[in-house]
Amino acid sequence: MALRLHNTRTRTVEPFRTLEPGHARIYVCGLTPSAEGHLGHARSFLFFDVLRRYLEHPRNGYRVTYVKNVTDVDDRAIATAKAEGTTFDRVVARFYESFRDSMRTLGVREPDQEPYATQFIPEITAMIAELIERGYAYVSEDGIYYDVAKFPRYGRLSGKNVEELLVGARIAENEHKHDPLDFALWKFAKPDEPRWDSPWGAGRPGWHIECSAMSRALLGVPFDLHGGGYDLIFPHHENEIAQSEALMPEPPMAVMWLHGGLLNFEGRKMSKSLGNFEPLSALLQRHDPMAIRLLFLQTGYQKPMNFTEDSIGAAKIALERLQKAAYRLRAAGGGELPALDAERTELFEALDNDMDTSRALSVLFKVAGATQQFAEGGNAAAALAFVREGAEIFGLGSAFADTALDAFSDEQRSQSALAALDEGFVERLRERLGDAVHLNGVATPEAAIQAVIEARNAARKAKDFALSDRLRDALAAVGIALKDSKDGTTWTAVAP
RNA sequence: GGCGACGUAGCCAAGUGGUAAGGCAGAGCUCUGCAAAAGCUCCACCCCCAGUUCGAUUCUGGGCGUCGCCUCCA
Repeated sequence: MALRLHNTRTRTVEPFRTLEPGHARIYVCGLTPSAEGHLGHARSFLFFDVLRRYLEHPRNGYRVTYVKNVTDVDDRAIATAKAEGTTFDRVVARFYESFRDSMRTLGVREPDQEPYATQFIPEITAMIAELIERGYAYVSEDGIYYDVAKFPRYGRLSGKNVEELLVGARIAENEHKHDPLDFALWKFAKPDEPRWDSPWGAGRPGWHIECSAMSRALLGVPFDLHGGGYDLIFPHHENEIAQSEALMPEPPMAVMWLHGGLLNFEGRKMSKSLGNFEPLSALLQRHDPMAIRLLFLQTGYQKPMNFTEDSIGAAKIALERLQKAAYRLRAAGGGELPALDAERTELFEALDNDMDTSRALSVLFKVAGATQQFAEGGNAAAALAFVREGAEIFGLGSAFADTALDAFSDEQRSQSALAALDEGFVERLRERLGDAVHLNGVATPEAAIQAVIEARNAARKAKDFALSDRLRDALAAVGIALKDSKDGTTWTAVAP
């Protein structure tokens, strides 16, 4: 069995095949960076990143050409620029730079091609010319429109029918359109708007045509897979199909259409007016990006999912458990075989089944839960290799690199957390201790902690457990946790 | 009004016509003077009703409920 995916176009789960053997050509609708990126964008791109990694994994062995566009001019960017007294491209550059940073932080690999709409004006105008020539588009007073009535299959992707759309009556009236469903291919520039030349007058491209033109230019049509968020099915992808397939002797433009479920935030659709909108860049300062990845992968990619502070907290703990298990496996070492064939099969079969990342992830947790058996059986190294292989597909590789695992050794944890202890540490500890222990002449936090530990061990020896516990509590209050073992007492600094 | 998704343990969530993965939380145990940390173990009959079936959480129909899209949107 090989990879099967849910195809929006046919509404069924089908085997993934490529038109060109061994080469997967993928186009994913990217961002319109005229405002802050948010976690919903991240969910979508994170999923396609994992899909791409799995396609490239030896299990599937595809060479992937991954194109993700940037809509670098739109009405909102122009409006924002006007309000800020700057230009649209500066607005776009600012938001997009920030978004790219976030993607890097999340470990999302860069696309092979990242076309900007404004860099494909010739391709766009050429395509519009073809549409006009074949009677699918008309020039109007304020722009060029696609004549939806000329494309009988309009609405098939989204399962809408044209009559009902008209009854909905929520479509903006526009006297320059023949029909309310018609959409702009080209908008003529008003006096102070950005403009590019075209045979029909200076202006800018509509949103939908850029994807049709750029996918055709960079991948050629038909190609294998077109992706995007659920909210793009209508009208954006419907319109892309109308544009691209009107010019194709043999549709479809893309064999498979994949749509990622949307993300809610604390139970509601994210929006500024509901007060539950947080820019992605800000959110990434509060949460471990790898925990976010793990959290997303625990829900089916197609389903709407709800992001809450609780859920990300749980994911962070779960990630650390996996990391600790990997750390222990590494420490145990030894053994290369067997290579966990059963687990590998389970992992791959889960992914093959329409990218069931949740179930695939559960295999990693099961291996993590059996570290002791692996260690005793002498094949901890094989188990670690398996965990790392899985993590790489999920894009979690960096969390399981040696340097990341080092952080789980007690010494490292202490050292890094100790660095976070501020100047007043010894003073605060002194305050907590009161008369129990006097830290005379003690300068460094390490020495102070050591002195308290020695005092406590003396108390324990004398069976003065009241004092012993009091000293431990004092350390705990300033963020130092103790661990007693046969070999003595060690300490770790923990977040207060 | 139209289209669509979803409703599984306290929370998140996967999944199958034959009695339900995984994560968080919780409980017990091991260890410990007591703890902490770590490990081990335990924890659901799947919204309601009717039907199909030897058998349904999984299929069909109806109901109730939640959410999304139909306007820019990943």
